[in-house]
Amino acid sequence: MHELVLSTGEPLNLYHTLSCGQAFRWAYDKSWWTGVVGDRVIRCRQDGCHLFYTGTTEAEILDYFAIDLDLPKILASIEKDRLIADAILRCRGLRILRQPADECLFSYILATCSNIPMIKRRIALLAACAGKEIVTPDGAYHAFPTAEAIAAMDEDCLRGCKLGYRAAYIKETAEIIAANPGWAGRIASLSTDEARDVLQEFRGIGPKAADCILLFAFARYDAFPVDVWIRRIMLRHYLHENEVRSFSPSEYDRIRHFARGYFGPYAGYAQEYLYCIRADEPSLPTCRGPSSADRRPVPR
DNA sequence: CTCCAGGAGAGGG
DNA sequence: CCCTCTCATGGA
Repeated sequence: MHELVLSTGEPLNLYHTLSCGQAFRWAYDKSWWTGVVGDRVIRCRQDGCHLFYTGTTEAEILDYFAIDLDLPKILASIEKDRLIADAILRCRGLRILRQPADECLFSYILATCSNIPMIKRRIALLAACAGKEIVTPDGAYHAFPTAEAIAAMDEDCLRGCKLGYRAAYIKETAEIIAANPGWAGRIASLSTDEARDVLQEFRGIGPKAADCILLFAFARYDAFPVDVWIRRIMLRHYLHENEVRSFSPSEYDRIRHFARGYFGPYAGYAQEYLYCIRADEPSLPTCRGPSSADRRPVPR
């Protein structure tokens, strides 16, 4: 059992950090979080500024949770209005992780058009099927499969993981990654915009997944992923527009560029805090239903 | 049954 | 640029 004492300048909230939907391999049970990162099973528990953990080193904890970043300064820089201020108040200590690049890439190929419990289940099945077994005193776990292991999976095994149409995408990407182990280094050397374009050359990676990967694995905090929840929040609270039916690529870019200009270079942090309070938004936006009194007419 | 969920690809106007 | 269809899955 190791212990890390956080200073007041290094706020961390394990709950918000590990349950906000950026990483999919953590589970909470009886005040302990257990997760698989790389080929390690990490357990951790927080008691105020005391962080207890097993299964890894202090250096890796500091890196994974990005404890070196000045979170109060980042949060101050994005606190531009009452809505984001409220999100910061309620989710303070949420930190954007530095995830292993391969895991993050594959995870967000599998994340399209799903909810978080389904994504976690999908990845757990994939790991059980093709990931290296990790035996701990508390039970056996499976590492996230390597690109080689995914590329080698047969059709039956892939189908058993319930990946749906995503199976072909992840397999094709795994073959490319396995043949190009330096892919992450190349991405890291590019500008955010260039890296974004290169990531979208993988089949199954579009604008949203590319932004998630840049934010959660490459520390590009200016990346601003726009999913259906963030779109709803941004249109309602910032752009004052009705939600029309289709979500076009140009609308994605409009939201993304507004957010980058409004929140600044840590817009990705603002995104994650807004995502964290997404359940507060009415599920039906203003434009649905003929009885919505305050909607503006939408030209068709 | 319909609708939705951390979308993306393909095709057509 | 725009739109629509389709992909596969499970929960509500």
